[in-house]
Amino acid sequence: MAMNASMARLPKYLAYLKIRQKQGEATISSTKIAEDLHLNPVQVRKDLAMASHAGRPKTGYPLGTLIDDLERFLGFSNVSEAFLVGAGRLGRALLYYDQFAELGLSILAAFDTDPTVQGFELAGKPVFPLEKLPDLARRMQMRIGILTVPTVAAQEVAELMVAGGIRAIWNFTSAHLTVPEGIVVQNESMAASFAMLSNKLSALLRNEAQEGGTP
Amino acid sequence: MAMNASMARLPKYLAYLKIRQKQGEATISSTKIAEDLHLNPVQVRKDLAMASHAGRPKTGYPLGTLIDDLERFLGFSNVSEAFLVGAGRLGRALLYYDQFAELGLSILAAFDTDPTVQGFELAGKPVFPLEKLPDLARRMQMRIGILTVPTVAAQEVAELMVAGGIRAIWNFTSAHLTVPEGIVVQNESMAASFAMLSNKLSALLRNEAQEGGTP
DNA sequence: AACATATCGATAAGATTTTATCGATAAACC
DNA sequence: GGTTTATCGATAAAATCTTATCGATATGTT
Repeated sequence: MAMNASMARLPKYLAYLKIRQKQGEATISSTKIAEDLHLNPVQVRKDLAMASHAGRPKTGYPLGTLIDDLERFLGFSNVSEAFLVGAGRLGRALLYYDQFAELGLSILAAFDTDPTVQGFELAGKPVFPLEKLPDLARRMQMRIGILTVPTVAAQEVAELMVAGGIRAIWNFTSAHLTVPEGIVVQNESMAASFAMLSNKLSALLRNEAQEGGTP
Repeated sequence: MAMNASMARLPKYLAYLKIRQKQGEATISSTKIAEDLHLNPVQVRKDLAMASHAGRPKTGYPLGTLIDDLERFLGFSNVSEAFLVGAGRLGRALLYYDQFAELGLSILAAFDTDPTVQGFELAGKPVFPLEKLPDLARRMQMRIGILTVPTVAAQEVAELMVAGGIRAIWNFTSAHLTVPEGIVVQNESMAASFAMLSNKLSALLRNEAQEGGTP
């Protein structure tokens, strides 16, 4: 089954469906979703089938049920807790990012080596010295770590996370992390994303130049 | 050819190769890269073949040449300029994010509706009122727009970008953007990324529970 | 100089993801 | 009540992406 790729699209459906619901709709068809999100309707049905079987011929999916199913499937309905390490600009942006709540993600505390932020709160969350990470993570049974430190410190901090029993690292640095078996790393690579954008843009401009140049 | 997927991996190779070079290495083999980055060596060769043909039997790739080829291919060697719209926390984090320089990305100015930041500078970049976006973008021939506004404003601002002749939108909001033909949208979806992490983590924990539970 | 070895790059096979086709069915209409 | 229509879900085909195999070739070794 299309596991990974579908998974990545589900949150997009969810956001879209919530908007439709707010607009007062009661049902939605894969055809309509596909049209609005510029996807293939068959793909939409397959994706949704991972999480829900509420579709009916002629009418489509009941919006409420579909949204519930998606939220449950994505685990957005039960909150997961996380620690964030690296309270720099990006880290702070994430600490204040209120849409995490909708994903069922709650950042409980931050850690940093900078003494001028230690002991204070950011977005209502305490900032501890980095040394406290392993112990606190272990005692609070933390499973998710968000990594927003400078690239050079990334590997070292990742190891601290692992030492604290953290099992999934959301890596916002551009460093490649080497971790033991049984640890999940999810890279949020802006470089990769920008490379794709860059590439698509030049393809676009190249095409236009060609079409315009050879009439 | 493996276009999209390969493209997304190239920046990772580049970052890795730069580290090896700093460590004094002169050549590198696909075998070694694959080992360190936990990839398949054939895949590494295929990916690199998109950008470079400097590989030689027995020795591998000369590091300097390979890095140059990658940077040129990714367009990181010639700077692209961008406007950023939405000088909130995330926007500011990106304005101050110094690693964009390595990607050949330079943010020239920011735009916001908040009068308390207009006219000031952030990270040395001027912040203009949003209304000025289309005109300035057009006059400066800006091609890339970075979107870090609140979700509800995303579509509206995207349209302003398009009106200003911007051709590629790097969308950090969770909104789905509807844009005309010939406009590139690159989504940086934290929701998608978190969904993947969440999914992999629960699969992991589920497996362990199962294995531990049925000895 | 012959031989062994590590590596690339090409080609083929396998896996995953996307798209197409089609029968079944609920709702609307006559 | 029969017919038409929009839709789902299953199955099949096509496309893309990943991994395996293998010949060719630099480099080091005997």
